[in-house]
Amino acid sequence: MTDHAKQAEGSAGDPIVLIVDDDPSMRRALTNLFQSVGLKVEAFSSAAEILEAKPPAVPSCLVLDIRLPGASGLDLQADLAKANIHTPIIFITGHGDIPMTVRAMKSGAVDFLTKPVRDQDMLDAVQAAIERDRKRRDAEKSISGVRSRFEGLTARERDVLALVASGLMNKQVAAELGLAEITVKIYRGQIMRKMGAKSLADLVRMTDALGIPRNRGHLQT
Amino acid sequence: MTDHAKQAEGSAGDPIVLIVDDDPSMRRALTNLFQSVGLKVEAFSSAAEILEAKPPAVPSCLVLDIRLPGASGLDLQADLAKANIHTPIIFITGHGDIPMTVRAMKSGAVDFLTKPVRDQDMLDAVQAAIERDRKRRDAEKSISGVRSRFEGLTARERDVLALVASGLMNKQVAAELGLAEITVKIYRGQIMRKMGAKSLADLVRMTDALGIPRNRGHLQT
DNA sequence: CTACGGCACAAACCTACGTATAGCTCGCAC
DNA sequence: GTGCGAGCTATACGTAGGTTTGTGCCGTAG
Repeated sequence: MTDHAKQAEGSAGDPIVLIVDDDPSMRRALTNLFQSVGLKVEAFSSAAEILEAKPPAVPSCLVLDIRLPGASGLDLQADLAKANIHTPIIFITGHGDIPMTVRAMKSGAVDFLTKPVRDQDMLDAVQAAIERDRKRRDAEKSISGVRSRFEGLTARERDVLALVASGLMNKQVAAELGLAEITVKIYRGQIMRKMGAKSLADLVRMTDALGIPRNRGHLQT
Repeated sequence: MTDHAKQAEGSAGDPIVLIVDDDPSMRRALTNLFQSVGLKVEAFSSAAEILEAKPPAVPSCLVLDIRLPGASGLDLQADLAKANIHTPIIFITGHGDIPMTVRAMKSGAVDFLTKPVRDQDMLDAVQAAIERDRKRRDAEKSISGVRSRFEGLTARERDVLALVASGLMNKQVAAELGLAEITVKIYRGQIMRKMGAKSLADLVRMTDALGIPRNRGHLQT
């Protein structure tokens, strides 16, 4: 409740803007723009370069010229998605067309700006993108602990967890798995302990966050 | 498990494509195209017209020329959003620009096609849009029953529900609300009955679906 | 005034949950 | 083999959850 400082430190820690543009003057202009509002910047001149760099550990976004030497901006977007890197992307283009724009936006781009780009538009877009990334990271972090604890469960404990979280009583779980009720109770206790759940409600929310399928679970209309 | 037919009947019931275009020949061409693949069609010539019509009760999508007499396609999109109508929109345009495209896509459009539109592109977009609407309707329907049952709870029952769903024991709920434990138990039973929940897990999921705030509830990392 | 519904509580009773202690088998690593 | 952990069970005991039946107060709609 009172650890705001710690939490902000953990999930923020100075956002960074990543720029990919083959035009040195553009890189310089963008770098200056972002630094003028106190943002950290890292600039690259090609898609290959940024793919070699390690993905940032802080809230960040990508400012990407759609026309790049070698792989285009859209290709890079696809590559990053394939590599499970979800840094929000802002495209800039001098002569883009509508199909290209649609494709980029459908693939999750946060914005698509046309040159000449107004400084304020760019800053607004970057602000929104970083905010989005921060939220995504927070959400990711909040379930990563749950996920790792789940990994620590034995196979049988997971079986029991799935059925308990779907609302079955211990005796029903036992019948379903061919066990004695007492066995289920013991596993159940171990599950609560290992998962760090302080109540059944906690446990249910954890399993839902993990996307564990419910063997029996209905919210009937 | 075996009621595919029933379910399809309940949530589908023949999708419909709504067309808004001031060009009669375009309306005719699109109408023919969609009817050729067995889709129902309703065509309008202006934004005002479709706003007067009642929103469809079946999975549907909107095919919208961005340039319309009176209110533009983007205006109509905003009006529909304001009216809480979430029919997916596919834009078509003869001379749209990129900022317009970005604005439409950010506002939730499923696609943005440029004239001349290839039939297959249009059909693909419509298919995707209708599928999206079908999913949205299914989700909406599945919580509407829960929501209406929640409306039937008394003020006190809602208090108890919030605390129970956040994982507190009856005695803790009682202390929090200044009640006797037995009173909480009785309310709890009434809640389960009124909400149609067969287990605490059910109840927790319902409250989460309803977005009921948790007075005490932590998924600590 | 009377009836009704919401709110609150109590005693009694039953079921479900949870833990502790103890004991068993099996497979695997040392 | 010895030890270890997973898996499984039993007895016993205490706590939490849940229903029934009955009581009473309050406000309001008829």
